[in-house]
Amino acid sequence: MKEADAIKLFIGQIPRNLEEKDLKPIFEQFGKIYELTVIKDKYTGMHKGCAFLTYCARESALKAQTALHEQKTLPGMNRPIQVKPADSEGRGEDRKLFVGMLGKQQEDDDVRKMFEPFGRIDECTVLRAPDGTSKGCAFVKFQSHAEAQAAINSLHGSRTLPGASSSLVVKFADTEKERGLRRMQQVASQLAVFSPMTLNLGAYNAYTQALVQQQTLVAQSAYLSPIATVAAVQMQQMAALNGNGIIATPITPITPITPSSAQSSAGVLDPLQQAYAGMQHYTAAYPAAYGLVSTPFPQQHTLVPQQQQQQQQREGPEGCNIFIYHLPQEFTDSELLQMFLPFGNVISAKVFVDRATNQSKCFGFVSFDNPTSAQTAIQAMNGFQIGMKRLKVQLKRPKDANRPY
DNA sequence: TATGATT
Repeated sequence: MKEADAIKLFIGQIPRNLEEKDLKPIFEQFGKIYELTVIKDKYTGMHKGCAFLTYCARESALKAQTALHEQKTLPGMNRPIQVKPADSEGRGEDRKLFVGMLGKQQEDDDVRKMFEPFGRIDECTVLRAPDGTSKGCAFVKFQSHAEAQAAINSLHGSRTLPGASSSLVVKFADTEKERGLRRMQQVASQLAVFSPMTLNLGAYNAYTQALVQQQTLVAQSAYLSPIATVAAVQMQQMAALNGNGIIATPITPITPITPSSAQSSAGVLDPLQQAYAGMQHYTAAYPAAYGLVSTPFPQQHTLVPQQQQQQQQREGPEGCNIFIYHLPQEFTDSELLQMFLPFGNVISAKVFVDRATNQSKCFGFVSFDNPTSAQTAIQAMNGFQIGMKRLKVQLKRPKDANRPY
């Protein structure tokens, strides 16, 4: 049998002619092997030159890693052998806990005392605001996954601390990927400019239909963690995407992420993992927006007062004006403005309206006071999916664009 | 429905 905190190792750079029986002697010297499997192609059964290895003892895995990883090269290979925890082992974050619903007056030491009975603690930190006040939560890192799990089993929901609004939350800390999803959710919220008015206009077009579908999906996933819900919504959008466009979550802010609802069953894993592919898509496309969202934009990014009344001077300098097409029919100037506020100082936001019918022509312009904001907005919003369509966002064509001087 | 609306 293997230990509860055993580590699954990934073994790379092994010759394709070596099978389990050949590899066993190499690794057995560090301890009893629980499982050793050469990785083969799902369809062809072809040896892929790597394997998974789990020792019965955690210690054996650590020894093997130290002794072998990049330390020797097997015959016929031109790179040294790889021996490291498999990706599934979660980069060591499997022993770190997030603790929520602490009292504001609890110090690191108080938290440490609470968790000490469950194992050796490597790290224990109460999260604090810049002014030093406790955020009512903490990270606690044990030396092993098993210890962390034991603490969850005994402490999660076990009591309500003085000054906390609900019972103690003890869960594994977010992985890197979950953090990414959380950040995206924040960005999506910033960009979720769809006021309730939009839905109440009564127009049942593709856009409102898509909104309803998404909200139904959110409702259906209520039993999952909020993260998984976001992931599910993103998956839905992912399905509609092919090409290099960017998509995001154009819905009213989803269920707030509360620590108490975030610890959930195994059901959460699957949609999350499925969403990872999409995340990479996102993280590649949104860095600029991440940066901006964390800046104190509500103060800075507002209309300059003189221009609020008199909207005559609509265009910004060259390179500061963007053209947006495929806006939802019911989008007004103010919604267009809100959508682009996160990217900089908006000088004007104008939806084009058919003069005869007063209907939006589904395109418009946004002007910033500097070209960088315009570029950032283009990067982040071009391809932003709304309903069945994706926004087209690009620099406004100069007036003389097709005039060959 | 496609680039700041009759210069």
